[in-house]
Amino acid sequence: MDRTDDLRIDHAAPTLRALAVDRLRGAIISGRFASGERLVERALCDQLGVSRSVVREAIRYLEAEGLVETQPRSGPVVARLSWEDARQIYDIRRLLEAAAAADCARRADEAVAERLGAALARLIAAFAGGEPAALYDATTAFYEVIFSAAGHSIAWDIVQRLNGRISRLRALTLSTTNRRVSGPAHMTRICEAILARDPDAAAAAVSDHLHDAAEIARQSLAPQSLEDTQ
Amino acid sequence: MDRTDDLRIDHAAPTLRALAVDRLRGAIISGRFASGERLVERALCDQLGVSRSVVREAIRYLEAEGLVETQPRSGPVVARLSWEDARQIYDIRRLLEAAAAADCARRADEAVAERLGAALARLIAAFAGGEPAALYDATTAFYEVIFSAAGHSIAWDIVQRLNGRISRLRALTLSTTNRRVSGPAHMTRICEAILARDPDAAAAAVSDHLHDAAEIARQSLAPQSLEDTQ
DNA sequence: GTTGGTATGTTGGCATACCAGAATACAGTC
DNA sequence: GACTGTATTCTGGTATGCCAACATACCAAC
Repeated sequence: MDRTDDLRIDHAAPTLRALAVDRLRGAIISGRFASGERLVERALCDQLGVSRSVVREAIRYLEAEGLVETQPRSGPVVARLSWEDARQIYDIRRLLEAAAAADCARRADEAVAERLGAALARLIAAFAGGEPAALYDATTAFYEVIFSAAGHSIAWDIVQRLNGRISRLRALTLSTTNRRVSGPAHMTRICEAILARDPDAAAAAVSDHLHDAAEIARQSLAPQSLEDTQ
Repeated sequence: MDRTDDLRIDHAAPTLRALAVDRLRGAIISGRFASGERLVERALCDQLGVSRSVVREAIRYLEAEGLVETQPRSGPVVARLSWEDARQIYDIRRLLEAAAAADCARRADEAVAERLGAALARLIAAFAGGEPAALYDATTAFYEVIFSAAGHSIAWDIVQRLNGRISRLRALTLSTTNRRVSGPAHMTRICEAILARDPDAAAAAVSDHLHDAAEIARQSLAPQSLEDTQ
């Protein structure tokens, strides 16, 4: 029994549906579809080159993810984001990420330290480079190391989903010069606390970081109310 | 403009899809479909009396909710729950519910106090009654008051979704005699802390409560490993 | 010119049809 | 009787078709 496991071929066979979900999610998160924009099914069929069944199922999935909302009569729309929602999301992230950092600090071993160091290096390089997409990815990768090392896989799923919903805000805050200065400092502080195996310090560092991020988001969102509630 | 708002008819028109999602979710949460059981689409069509399109879209939605997982070759099955997953879920609930209770305590006014008291009364009655479904609902209603008063609507969504995933465990723990004794005491303590406007005490009370619940769940799940990972 | 009515187009909700892969049953062969 | 190859069935993936509701445009009548 064990011997066969080695040569099992796991025939991944990505379905069109899965591909469509990824594409659509990417398009929404990257801002290619504006907030509140209607997602006309037949148009998406043309753009994706698949049938309506596939598009509709993908939309249902993204709807449950909170990236798409279906209005009673007029069909699916890219979800809008109120500042109130964003505030709540930052609060939740703060709880989950602080807890993950603390557990990561508790459980960190040499391998984790190495991975975390590498992620931090990439992150700092991305901050210096100034490429938004790279910075976004590097930040994600950094946190993924933390959640993974902490063993918080479900919390990571939740955080990723929440991040999708505030992706436009994240892109905004990540590109803020204010953030470009404080970002690496924050991240370095988080990393150091974890490597020092200090759970409380790690949690505090993460919490402070997110507090700042939320504040930047608020300043850029609240004034002109970019995305109002309706 | 304002005058017309009064007589706007909001034509809810529940779609078959929405109904199907609710039905399926209920069937899974209530345990009518066993964990790991295959969800054969055509069979569901017969049972629900709708077409495959509707069933499939409903399944996609529940898949994103984490209640259903689609295996690469053989289609959708009711999601399995490992103790590791359950443990993480209890941890997350602890964070979110403690935070909600704390904010609820900060913001509690007379109206909240009244609603909370009513919910607690129902809950205690349900504990006494011993009807599992009623107890489940009353517990949900109690927490809904807390999250609603705290203004944590998104966290509430997340908690509800997580609760769906551990619904079988919740049913188990709620019906445990051990819980029947300590449950009302815990809930009363939570309620009192909130009414006393003591955020820290409220958070601690919720945290303790969930710690116990998780422990009961562990004891009932870990020994025989009811739902293994694969 | 405004108003009421009709025709047309757009679009989502739902149902059905077709196909291919996998599993199972079955039959033939040694 | 065990094994192998084939036929059948099951089932999910995908595409397409139909319909009703809503929106828009156009038209006629006053």
